Amino acid sequence: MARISMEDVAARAGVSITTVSRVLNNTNHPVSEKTRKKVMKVIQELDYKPDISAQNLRQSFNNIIALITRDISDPYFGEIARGVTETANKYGILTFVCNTGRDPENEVQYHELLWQHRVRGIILGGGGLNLEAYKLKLQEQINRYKENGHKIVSLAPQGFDMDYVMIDNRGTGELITDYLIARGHTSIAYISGPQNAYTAFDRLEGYQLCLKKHNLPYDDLMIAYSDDSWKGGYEAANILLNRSIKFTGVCCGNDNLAVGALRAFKERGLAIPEDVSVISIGDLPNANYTAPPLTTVRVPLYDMGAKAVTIIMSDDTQKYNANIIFKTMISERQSVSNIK
Amino acid sequence: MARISMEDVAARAGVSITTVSRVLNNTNHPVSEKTRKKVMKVIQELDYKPDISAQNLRQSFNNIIALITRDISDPYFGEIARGVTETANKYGILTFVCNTGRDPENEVQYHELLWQHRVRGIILGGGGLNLEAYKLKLQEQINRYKENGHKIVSLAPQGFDMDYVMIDNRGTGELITDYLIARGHTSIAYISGPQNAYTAFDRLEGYQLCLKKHNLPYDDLMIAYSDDSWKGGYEAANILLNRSIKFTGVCCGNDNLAVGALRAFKERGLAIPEDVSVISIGDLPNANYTAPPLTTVRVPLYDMGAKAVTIIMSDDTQKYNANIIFKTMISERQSVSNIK
DNA sequence: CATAAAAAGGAAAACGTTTTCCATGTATTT
DNA sequence: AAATACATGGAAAACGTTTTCCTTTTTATG
Repeated sequence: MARISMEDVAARAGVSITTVSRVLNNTNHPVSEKTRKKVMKVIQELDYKPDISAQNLRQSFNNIIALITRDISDPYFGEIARGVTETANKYGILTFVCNTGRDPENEVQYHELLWQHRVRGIILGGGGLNLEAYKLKLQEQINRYKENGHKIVSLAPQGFDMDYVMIDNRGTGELITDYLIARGHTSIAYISGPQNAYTAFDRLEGYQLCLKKHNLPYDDLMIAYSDDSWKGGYEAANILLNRSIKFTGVCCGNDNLAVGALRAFKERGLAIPEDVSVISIGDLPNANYTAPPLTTVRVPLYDMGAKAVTIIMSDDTQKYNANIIFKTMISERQSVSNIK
Repeated sequence: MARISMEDVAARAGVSITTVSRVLNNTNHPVSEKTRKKVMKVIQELDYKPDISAQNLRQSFNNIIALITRDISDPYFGEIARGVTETANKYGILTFVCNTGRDPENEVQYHELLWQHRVRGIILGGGGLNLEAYKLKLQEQINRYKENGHKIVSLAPQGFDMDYVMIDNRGTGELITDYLIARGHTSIAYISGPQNAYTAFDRLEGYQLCLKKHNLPYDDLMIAYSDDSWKGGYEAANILLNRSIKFTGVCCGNDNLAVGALRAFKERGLAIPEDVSVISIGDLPNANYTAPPLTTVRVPLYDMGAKAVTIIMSDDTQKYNANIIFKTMISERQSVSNIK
């Protein structure tokens, strides 16, 4: 079965390729019902499928979406990727998944490649870092996209002017802190993602704000930074435990950190939630399968990814210029105790 | 900054586009050093990047790789995806990630789209189902790929003739069973993935073989089937617990199942590994963060994904016709007890 | 019935590359 | 000195579509 081109179809149907194209694309140029039927029949018989590269070349844009993630093996991005790819699939288009491995240089490179592919839209999965060294280059690349009609939407703060589909990170940081305070906790530690990550920063700020709101003392020693991995959470928890501080609750910037922390606490013989309460942000599918099941904030990652695709696929006429904030709410499980 | 084409470069450099192409692609048609320099300079100045759709059209193949997964949010496929995308990136090419959501119809559709894109190679991530209804169609699509020079390689058994990069699933099933037997377990249950999944079937077969080898009785009641999810493992474990059988150890077809089972056992007040030992296959990154940390077989998913890309990118002259088997070995942690 | 408008279809240009083929000039061989 | 080979470059075809423009036929309008 070799490749069939429009020319083959046209020849066999006894029409011009123009007509075949018209039938296929349902243009508003009229085609008689008889011809349409005839062409359709041949298309079926030959199992003709248009060559997408040729379409792209002629139309000078590419019906492909790209998702840029920091680490596709992280379930956080996995959820997003599922939302993006499945929604793209509904539109009949494919998704490039780009894995930067936390290296901004890689991200810059990926943008170069995506530009060459003329992808229709780019989704920034998150984990953007506030790095002066790359800001200028990235800003340039983003501008280039915008000037040339490519859409770009981010699922996390980026420090650039573009479309956003997010949650209220600061508010969610407040939410989890509030949750612990409402249950009688007054000494609350915080395990945060990288200091230069926008998302981590905002969530931590929410924690700080919330303490202030409740007139609780704030202490830098109560905060440990790490990357966003299980290992990072494990190490950060150990750092907290080795400091001369006391806490009955810990807020974690995301689920991975909490899972790591859980193990660290258990190793020290601390019971969860009796000795220390743990709460985090994410509600990834496996939060229900930790020991104990994790109380965490549901972040609608799948829906956010799906929404981003919708924005990209929307006609230019429907100006979105989106700044969409998804609601979050706490999934109560068993990692927080009420000590009031 | 609008799009720059080869024509712009040629005009500014005072040469033909042929020459620009020659410089860019380092063809063996000679170009004088002077001209080369001149062209290079203009390429730099204009920041010219070739349009990939045009290249693809002319070369009639597309420098894109596709990865087909059942569920990209499953860390199992996440690891594979990381190996694939990062390796592809080293070759300077992009990766389509296709998520079938366990629906073979979706897979058939994806193949149609990938065919239209003329992707250079397709990687079947695994989870192939032995379904008569789709076998014919899939076989057709695979043949079409092969006849037209597209490469296709699978990371799990598929029941079709193609390149494979795998582990020895049956042998690994034996390995984990053997591990429990060597530690004095004689009543060993098994939690398996779907009955019609090739991988799950082979691993289970290894378990059965191993029992036979050791002259241990085999009982259908000791086996519970599920999907490959946490929830599935949780439910399967409960099914086992509700049957009138006794076991001191459980082999799980993969890590997800084990994580779910862990929770089910704990809910019933069973201590791991004192009351029941759990072993599985996968060694996903979070196997180190379960309670207790999971004893499991390391499957080099990242490397398998990477290898698959290498095969796809290899010249046709180097005939691979691969059937590459990666070695597996047990990562000993704390979910298995020695009761001898 | 004459004429304008709409229906129906095709030829050819265009998208941006790579590649084939040809032309010219220079160096090497006999 | 003639003949051959090679270095260097360009024109044009090709890849497979979509789209612009044009022609012919049919239908609607007065």
